Amino acid sequence: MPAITLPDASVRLFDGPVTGTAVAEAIGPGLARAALVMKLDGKLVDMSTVIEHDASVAFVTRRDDDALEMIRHDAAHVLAEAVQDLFPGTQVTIGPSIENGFYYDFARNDPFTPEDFSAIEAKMREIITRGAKFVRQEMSREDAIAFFQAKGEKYKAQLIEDLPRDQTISLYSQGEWVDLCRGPHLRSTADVGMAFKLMKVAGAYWRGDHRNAMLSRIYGTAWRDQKELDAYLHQLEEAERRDHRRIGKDMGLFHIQEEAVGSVFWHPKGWKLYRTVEAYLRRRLDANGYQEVRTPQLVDRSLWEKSGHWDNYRQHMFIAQVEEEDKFLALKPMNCPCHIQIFRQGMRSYRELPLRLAEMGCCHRYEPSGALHGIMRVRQFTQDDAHIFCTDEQIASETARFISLLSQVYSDMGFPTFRIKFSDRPQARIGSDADWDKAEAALREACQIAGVTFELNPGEGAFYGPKLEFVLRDAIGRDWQCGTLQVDPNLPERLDAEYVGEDGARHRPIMLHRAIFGSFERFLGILIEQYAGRFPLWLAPVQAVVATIVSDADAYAEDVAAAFRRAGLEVRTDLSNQKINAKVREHSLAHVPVLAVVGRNEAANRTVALRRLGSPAQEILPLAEAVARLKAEATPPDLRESTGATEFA
RNA sequence: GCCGGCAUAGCUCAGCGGUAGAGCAACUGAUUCGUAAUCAGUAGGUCCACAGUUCGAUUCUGUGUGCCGGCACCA
Repeated sequence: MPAITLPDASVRLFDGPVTGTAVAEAIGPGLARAALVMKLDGKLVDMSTVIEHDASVAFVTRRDDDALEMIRHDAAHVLAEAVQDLFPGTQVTIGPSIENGFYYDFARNDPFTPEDFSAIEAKMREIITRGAKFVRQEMSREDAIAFFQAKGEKYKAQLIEDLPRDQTISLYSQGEWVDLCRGPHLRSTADVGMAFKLMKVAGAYWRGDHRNAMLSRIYGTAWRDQKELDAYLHQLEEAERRDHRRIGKDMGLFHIQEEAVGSVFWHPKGWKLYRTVEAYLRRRLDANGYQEVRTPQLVDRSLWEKSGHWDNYRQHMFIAQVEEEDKFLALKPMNCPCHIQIFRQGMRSYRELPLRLAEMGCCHRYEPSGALHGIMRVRQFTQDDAHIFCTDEQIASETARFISLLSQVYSDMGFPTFRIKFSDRPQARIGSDADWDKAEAALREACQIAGVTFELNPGEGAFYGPKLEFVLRDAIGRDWQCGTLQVDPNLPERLDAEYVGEDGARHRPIMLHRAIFGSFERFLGILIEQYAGRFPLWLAPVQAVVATIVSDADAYAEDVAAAFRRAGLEVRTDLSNQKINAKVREHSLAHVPVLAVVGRNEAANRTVALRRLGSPAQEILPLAEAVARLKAEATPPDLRESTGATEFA
């Protein structure tokens, strides 16, 4: 006699066990039509699930987010059926829903190509139109393995074998086609709807392990209705326009060419942007108790052997040799060992701690060819690196202080929000559990002091210590780790860094590796996408263009430009023989934030007509006032603060 | 590195087994014009590289390189 509590707190009684479908029907035919799946005591289950006991039930309709995820999951099943129907002999593996869509990994000798999509999509529509009900069936482990073995589905059989012993094995059929699946599912394939599209093919390793076979993955997107699908596709097109590679080319910021794969040629405008960002960061670091250093680019292999990098990362290092000498030098892949060399010069006292050594360190790493991506992942990059040498007790306060600095910098750069991942102890690690406890607790405490929350990234820490990763998202929704903070008791040990404590004895410092941007290249790539090239005035590589309407105003335009320049603005003149409409268009497309238009009127009155990027409005100001206003507006955020509010003691 | 796709003018792209075209940009000339494209003309190419098939390859095949999308990797 189940009593069913509905979301509005009303209770309905049933004579005996009842399915979700029957409950929905009892409530009303409208709900029965709309209910795709139900939440039984908070857990999503099929509508056909039989409710035996008192429970709370909520029905999920197409409007709910849960439904969207199910639509995608079911779309993956439909895709798999379509593929197996069209390409006999293809084995299925896994096919989950993901952000914005779904994918399915297939095992097949000939990988799929985008040319296969139209046939597959047509078959999917057929399956959806047919609308076969999803039917759940549970099987014993042995039966399920035998079932899939008999079908030649080796991957599925292996999946079941690797499931925990006590796990219920469930299969879902949609008409003739059956898949191993935990469920739940919509009522039938018809509920998937037609708002889906296959997007791309990709190789993917079985179980994400590069030693395994490569499968052929098909990605799709699926939505509640056509309108949502269209909106998503439109959004993708928009995102493409924000791509830093596109904008970098259009705005003439940088390029990369075959002779220097993975290394950036910064053009004047791009380098101006770089320098603006670098100067800003340097001021922030100076104000936060960092001391900047500079260390060698080429360092003898012996140091890398001592640090342990030679053994672990040798194949990712660029090695240099000269004929006269029988030695190997490595282009530094990181700055840490060099900073320790500076720490080791002379005798250090606990009084000097925490010692914060910063370097805009140019590093080289031989990244796998497939990892390279525009300027986001390159082989030569400059880290905004720093190492804080401190005591155990200082880890938490130094970390909190760092998070505060990083938050300020991200906010100034136009990223009010970012994600933090906390990577704790991995399986393979060094150091005692007590040390790990201490380091992890310090990071947690620091997050609490800084008032930030994090997602746990279990087991993903470095082998020597836990870390925080600060993640920003690019235009296409890809996440990139930018900032980082790692607790490292290991390298100081290996490279023999020590200080004299209050007790007069020698101690090992803890080393905090930390970066805010991670690499300038990556951060600038994300920055370009964040603003889609339309930078705020203080960051814009060309801040203003003075454009003339008639050539009579040429001399005055030069005066205006000179005045802007004196105020520290990066300005160009456009005296070309073109209509003002064309000039407006040209400089708008070039994302110049301020257009100062001068014609006969302005020349006669010593005024300028300012036009801001993206707005048709114009403001006519006396030259001196325009200069003062733009100068104030172009002031970097850290120089606007009236006092050193963010400085620490 | 692995799977798939792509590589033609500065850019975006057509095209074809008989050695190439458009738009924009560039350059020249005319136009002096009030807020997102003034008009006309000119010039611009080892069709990524190498090998093979062919009477003939930018086009077909193979290899290499680079790029793009994923996967793996990211000290």
